Amino acid sequence: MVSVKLKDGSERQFPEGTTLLQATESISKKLAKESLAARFNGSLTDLNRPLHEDGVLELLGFEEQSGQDVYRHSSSHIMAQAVKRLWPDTQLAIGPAIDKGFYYDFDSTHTFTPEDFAAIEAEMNNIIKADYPIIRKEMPREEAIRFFKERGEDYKVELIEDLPEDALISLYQQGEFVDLCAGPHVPSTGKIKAIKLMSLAGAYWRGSEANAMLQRIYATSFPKKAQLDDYLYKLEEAKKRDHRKLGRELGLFVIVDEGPGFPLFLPKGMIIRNELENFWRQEHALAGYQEIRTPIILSEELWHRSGHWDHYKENMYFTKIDEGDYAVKPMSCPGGLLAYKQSLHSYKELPLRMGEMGLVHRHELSGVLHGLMRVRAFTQDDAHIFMLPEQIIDEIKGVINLIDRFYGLFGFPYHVELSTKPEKSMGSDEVWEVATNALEQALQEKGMSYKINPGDGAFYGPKIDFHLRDSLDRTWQCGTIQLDFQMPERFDLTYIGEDGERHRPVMIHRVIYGSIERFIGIITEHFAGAFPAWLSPVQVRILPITDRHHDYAVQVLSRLKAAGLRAEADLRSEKTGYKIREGQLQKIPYLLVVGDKEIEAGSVSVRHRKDGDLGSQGVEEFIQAIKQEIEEKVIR
RNA sequence: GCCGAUGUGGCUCAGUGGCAGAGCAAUUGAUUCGUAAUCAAUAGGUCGGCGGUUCGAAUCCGCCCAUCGGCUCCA
Repeated sequence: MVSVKLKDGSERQFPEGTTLLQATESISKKLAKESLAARFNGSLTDLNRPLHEDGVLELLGFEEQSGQDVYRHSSSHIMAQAVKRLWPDTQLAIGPAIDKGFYYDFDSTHTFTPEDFAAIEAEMNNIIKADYPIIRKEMPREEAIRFFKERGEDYKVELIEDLPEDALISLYQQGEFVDLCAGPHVPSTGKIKAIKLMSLAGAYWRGSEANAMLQRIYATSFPKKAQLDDYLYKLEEAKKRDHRKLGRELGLFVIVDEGPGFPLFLPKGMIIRNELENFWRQEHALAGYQEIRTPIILSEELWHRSGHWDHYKENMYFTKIDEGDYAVKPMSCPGGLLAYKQSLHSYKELPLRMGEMGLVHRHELSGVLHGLMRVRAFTQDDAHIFMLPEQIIDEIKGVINLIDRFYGLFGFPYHVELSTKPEKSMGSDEVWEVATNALEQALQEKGMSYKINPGDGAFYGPKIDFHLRDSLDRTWQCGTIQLDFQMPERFDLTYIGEDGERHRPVMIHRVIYGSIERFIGIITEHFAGAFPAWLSPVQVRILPITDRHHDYAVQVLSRLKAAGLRAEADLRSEKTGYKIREGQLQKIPYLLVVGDKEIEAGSVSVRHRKDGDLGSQGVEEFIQAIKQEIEEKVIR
């Protein structure tokens, strides 16, 4: 007999060889039905595993992340089995669970199309209905290689060959289908209920451009049909918030065929942009920054000096002026360094914080362009801080505070990643270590938790990246703080120290919005186009009920404008319901309905886009309320 | 850049070899209306571009461009 201790503290005896599933069934049929896998003595395992030793058992359902991963991973095997049945010459690559589903990469002479989805799903449902037990098998490395060679699964052979010499290889079998897999898996194919194939994509074998392009099928699965439907509904909702769609509908910005990757901002989009920049300038002045502007085109020689030529050339645009070679800037730092060098600096001036709304151009691969999120020309809210080595930690902490203030204002939660020295970089390992440690120390002193991204730093220094999470739970990299010992060296920056000698300053590159364009894309989706009043292109629209109310509407309008509000009046002879509908669709924060009653009382009838009809208010009363909402940058 | 899909009026889309369509938007007229769509009329497209097949191409073929979903890369 073996003894199994459960999570609730109870302990039970089972005959040796009883599987975890059988054991669970004897405890509770319901629990057994809901369990997908288990953690036994701390390690993930199949429910089909027989008991040979005492231990602590934790059952994993779909609610647990690891249970969900197992569920999706088993789903991917079912999809692979279905594909193999339909197109037997298909070779299997890998098929992991991902965030909201799973995928499988195939190499097949058949080119998959969305029309194949129904057939694959039908075959998957056959496999599910057959309820094949999913059986784990183990074999030595050599035998496993032979096994997959015989079956013509070259990718699997390559995977095994990369495993250690003495590795014990595990395989999982369901019906006629066998796959190399570490597991664990659900006990049988019948556990999987609601499946849906989502999309097709090309994907390089092992993620490298040098390798073959495989065909990837993305899919998802849930234990209940209702959960799948809910997921699909949310996806539809997310599509409605797509900034590309909202940008066009609300007249904010557009990307035309004539300018791929070069967004065009319309008047209403410019209002949002200008408000963001105004706020930025105000906050940066408070935080002790000065502002500069450096040229978009600078001599090619400068880019040799900065290291961009060696490390960033493929992303740059070049041009010729008269006989000289010039480059369009992909970053603002070299210009910032030139600005620093225009005068002699004393240690007393440092830290010197110089901000720049820098328009940069980068040649991005055509396939990566995506609305405002990924463009070829964008404005970085850049700043370069020149400082003494002993000021590093405080300056980094200052930037972190500033970033926190900005993101908090929009209601964005965020997480932080620390990126270390990449392969293609300048400077010695020692300098990189000093810089990386400084960033780490600042984060620790701020008590911030962070993830480390090895090899992801800029070519001149390590960085802290701020990834913000939007209302749809997606994350976007925006802010970054980069510590740089290289550029000051390359540009021979100096300051005069207390000792009267020249010394080398240290430099921080940092952005908060990241790129104004991307940030506008993110907030458009985050607010679903319903921007807080301070950012709304139109803050108030007045809706007179009939033509005889026009005079009053125009009077109210001029009072709103005099109060500095962005207001307009809808003087078309349409029904009130129609005007309201249009105002709502334009996501205008406040609609003011005015008719006989309002003229009589000298009031406006206030309708908020989210809260609906708020009843009647005096004009002055309304003006004060909305001005306060704007001033405090309330999200409503 | 690579894989796949898509491209028809301002927007959303129908039209699979035989006279380019609908709804919304726009314009004009009527309507004077109280919290999410009043009615009618009018106008608007060399069907992404170039070439080919055909008596005839939005439709079939080729190349190019752009977009979408991914991969790789990134603010």
